[in-house]
Amino acid sequence: MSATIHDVAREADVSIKTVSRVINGGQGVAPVTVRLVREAVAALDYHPNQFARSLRSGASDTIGVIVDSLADPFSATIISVAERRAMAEGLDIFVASTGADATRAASQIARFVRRRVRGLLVMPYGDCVSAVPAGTAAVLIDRRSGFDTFDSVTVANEASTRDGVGHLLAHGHRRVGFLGPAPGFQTVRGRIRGYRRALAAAGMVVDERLIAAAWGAPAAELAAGRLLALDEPPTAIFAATPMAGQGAFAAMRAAGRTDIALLVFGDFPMADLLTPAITVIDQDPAGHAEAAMDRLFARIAGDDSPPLHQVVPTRLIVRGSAEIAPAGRARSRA
Amino acid sequence: MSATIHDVAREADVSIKTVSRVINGGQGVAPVTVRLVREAVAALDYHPNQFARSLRSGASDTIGVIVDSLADPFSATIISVAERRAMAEGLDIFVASTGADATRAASQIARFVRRRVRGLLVMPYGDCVSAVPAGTAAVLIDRRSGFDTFDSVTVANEASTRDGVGHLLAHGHRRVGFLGPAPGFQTVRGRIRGYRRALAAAGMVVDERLIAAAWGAPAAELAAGRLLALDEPPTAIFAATPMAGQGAFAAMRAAGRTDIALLVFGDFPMADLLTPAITVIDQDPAGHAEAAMDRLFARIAGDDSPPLHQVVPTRLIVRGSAEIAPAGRARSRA
DNA sequence: CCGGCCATTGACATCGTTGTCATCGTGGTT
DNA sequence: AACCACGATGACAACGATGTCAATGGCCGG
Repeated sequence: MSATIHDVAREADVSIKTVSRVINGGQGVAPVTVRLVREAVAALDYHPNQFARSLRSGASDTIGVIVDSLADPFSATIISVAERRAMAEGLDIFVASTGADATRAASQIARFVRRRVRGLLVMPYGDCVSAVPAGTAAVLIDRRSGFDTFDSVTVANEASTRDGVGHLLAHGHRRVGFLGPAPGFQTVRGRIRGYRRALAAAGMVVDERLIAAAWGAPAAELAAGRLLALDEPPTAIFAATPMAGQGAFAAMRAAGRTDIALLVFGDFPMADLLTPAITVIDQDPAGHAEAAMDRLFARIAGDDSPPLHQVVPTRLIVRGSAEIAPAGRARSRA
Repeated sequence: MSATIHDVAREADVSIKTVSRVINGGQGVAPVTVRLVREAVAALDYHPNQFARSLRSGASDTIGVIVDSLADPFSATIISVAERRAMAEGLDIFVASTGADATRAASQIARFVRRRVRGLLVMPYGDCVSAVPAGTAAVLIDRRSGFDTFDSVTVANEASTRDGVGHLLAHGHRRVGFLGPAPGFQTVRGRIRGYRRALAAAGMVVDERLIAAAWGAPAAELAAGRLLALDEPPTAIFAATPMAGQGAFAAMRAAGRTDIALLVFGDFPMADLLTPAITVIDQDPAGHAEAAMDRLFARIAGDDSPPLHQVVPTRLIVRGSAEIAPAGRARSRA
């Protein structure tokens, strides 16, 4: 099929070892020989067999990226950045998704480890991170899942949410709903804490009926609908994820309610084109990925300093939906 | 590091060849021996070294997916489906993006071929497909780029667009703008042809000023703005891609025009939540990917029938934006 | 003129696996 | 009783690369 090092050696009339030397930098080879070998390589369009190399060296020219879902815009952005960065280093990338399944997440990690990837970029689900052997370069992204042994790049979920909910309170809202996935996700737990803290800071009591959990846009829409149907419905909704935000928006639209404020954690395509345009807390996924790849390449290069936990700043993007004042006067709580 | 076949052989007190036989189906091995080996495999958590296997066999347990952009929702859906299908077969997937660069596309393909992927799922750009050696399993998706030698899964761009523009005409529009990427993309050329055919079928002359080319949402917005600023502006816009649709929508919004109809080729997230909700021609990306993976696995399994060119049906999803009637009476053309 | 050093090069083993072929023992056949 | 067929197993080479170590030859210093 394709040319091997033996073919090149024959063509250049040298030994395979000399060819090997030239390919790997050409140290200790006479300039003339180097040129001969280079010409033979070009003439035969020789490319070293990666399998043989990897078998010998125990490493491969790949990195693995593991995310919740390959179809999610946040993950897609991360993969896109990872690919660009990896290509610049001559690495190819494997991708895998975990779904909401810690066992599957762990087995995806294990498979990539067996493939001897140079490094792993992982959006961890559950305790799958324990499947990463110590010594393997890995960076956690978006979530840490309680693991301190690997570098991580996350956002300040609690503080960002506290500030976001504070933003709603500052516009006069006193009944703020919280809509998000079930608190199985570490990020969601942080966001709920932030929500509670914002209310507490304003001297308010949390009404547990205003906290709704639902995964996926259709479920979120139903859950949001139930919030709106409460006796004392919220005048503003904090959506913990874009998916929840989409559900909340759809529910408000379906109920014909244009008077409810909405703030979404995580920017999403089209958010600026909706009516009203959606105010969001931007997580800067590309920034996440860049920072994570920086760390990953550093680890691959041998950096063995203690794990670094980077927190990338969020940014409130004011577009209108969260700046709607509560209808009428604020009601008092029961 | 991890256990090898030698370790298993020692543990089970048999030769490595016997272990190999058991791993690969266990034909011609005494049942007792099979059990012994299986136990040793389990005890040592042995997994065959893929590099050694691939070196020996010249094939790997991977498939490659190559798309324009990893961040695009259409591509992301395809990758997501490909991963699910590949995982079911025990294959891992490499991803790569081409950008709008035929050379890069070709080199991505060449890299994956050198990695001996079992098969390739390619959204081709330019004539990169010629980088696929004959005999390599490959399926083209979304575009054929003029290649008949590989299976393909596409939509009927010309007919779908013709019908879509016909839909606008049926609502009384006589000046319909066409906004899309430059006709470098084969799909775009087909869509322009469909546009022209729809107008011709209605006995209308094509006004070339109504055809605008722009790549990316910001450029599309500018181009759409120019369309709206014409002396005789269009009363409806056909956007050849979601990105163009987004630009057109933004331009209409910016110009305060709620009287212009909009039809977009390709469904996109949030389309149903915009005001008005956007009528689209759905390409069914998941259906594309499923059909393409069916073909790919068939080819991998050895199917060597002539190339199959599948056309997945599109579906007009009526949501409102394309059903806006032209303001006032139709003007006559100059 | 000889010994030794250095630059250059090559022979060979090795990574972990599978294909080829040989070997071994057993039971049935003549 | 000798032979053969066959099921089960193992020794060994090969896949294509790189690390180890030795060999070669020229040049310099003594």
